[in-house]
Amino acid sequence: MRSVGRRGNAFSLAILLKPCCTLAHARQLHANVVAEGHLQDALLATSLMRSYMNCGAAESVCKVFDEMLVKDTVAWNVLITCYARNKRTKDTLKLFDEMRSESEAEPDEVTCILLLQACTSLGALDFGEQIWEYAMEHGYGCELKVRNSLITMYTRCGCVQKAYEVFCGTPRKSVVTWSAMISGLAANGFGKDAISAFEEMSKSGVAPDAQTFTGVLSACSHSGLVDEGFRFFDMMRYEYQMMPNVRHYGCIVDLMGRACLLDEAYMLVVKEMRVAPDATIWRTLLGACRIYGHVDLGEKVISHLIELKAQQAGDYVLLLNTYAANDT
DNA sequence: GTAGGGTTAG
Repeated sequence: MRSVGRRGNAFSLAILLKPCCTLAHARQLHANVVAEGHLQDALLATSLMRSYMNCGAAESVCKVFDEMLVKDTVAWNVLITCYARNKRTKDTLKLFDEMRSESEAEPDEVTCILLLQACTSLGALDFGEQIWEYAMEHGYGCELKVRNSLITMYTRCGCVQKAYEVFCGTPRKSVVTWSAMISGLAANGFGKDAISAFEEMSKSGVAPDAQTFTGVLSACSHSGLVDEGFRFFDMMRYEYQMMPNVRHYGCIVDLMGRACLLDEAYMLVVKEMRVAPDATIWRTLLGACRIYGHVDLGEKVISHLIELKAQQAGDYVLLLNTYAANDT
């Protein structure tokens, strides 16, 4: 590892903080930053926070934050991101109040996005609406990414109508806006509306991507729209030349399972899929076997699940051996 | 070369 010279300025230190740096690298640079007296350089300190965050060193992220005398908005946002990634969702929300009461840094649109995401995973509707109110009051109400996050928050909280109102009030909808609405409709049982939205999107000239298809395929499986599901699956493969991923196959297997096409679903997974099936796909199929009392196939599926788990365990052993080899 | 929008199923 190259150490930073005595003359190294804050800028050159920031350059050295590559996003993929190791924990040891981050600690070395942290020491250099302190030694050179650059900890009060906000860009450098937040770069360091990000590096620690990417190494999973949440405590060090907090430490750098605490050491900063002037905590700017980005520093708060990195801290919030770090909390959210560590599933400390309730604490994430507390940071919003803390930020507003004891800091000179104001929450910006990124803060709003991060907090709306936290509300989505918590199902915290009231808090989410407070964030939205703040966003509107401070001129972030038209930001597309904020609106997209709000649509997702509303649909995850079951407020499809409110999500739809925000969606309709959004003038330049991106593929993300459309996909959020389509997935939201799908998850709340409005399969046909999700399909209509997909068609409306195509008419408006926005091209679907892989996640849009995940949304519309899940709409079909949720609402038992088997023929439509296959039509969209063909559309994605042949018209849009997209390679289905494990989630797309997950939807198709779910769709076939609901249509009692159990053996066909099994053949699709073992013969046709070009991607490795995950435990979710097998569990989906197992669920369908249970519903229809298809015991023989259920046993086969269970053996695949066991095999998958054994393989995962093997991967961990391999990983452990790698660490052991590096330590000596 | 600081943080940030939408993904299946159970």
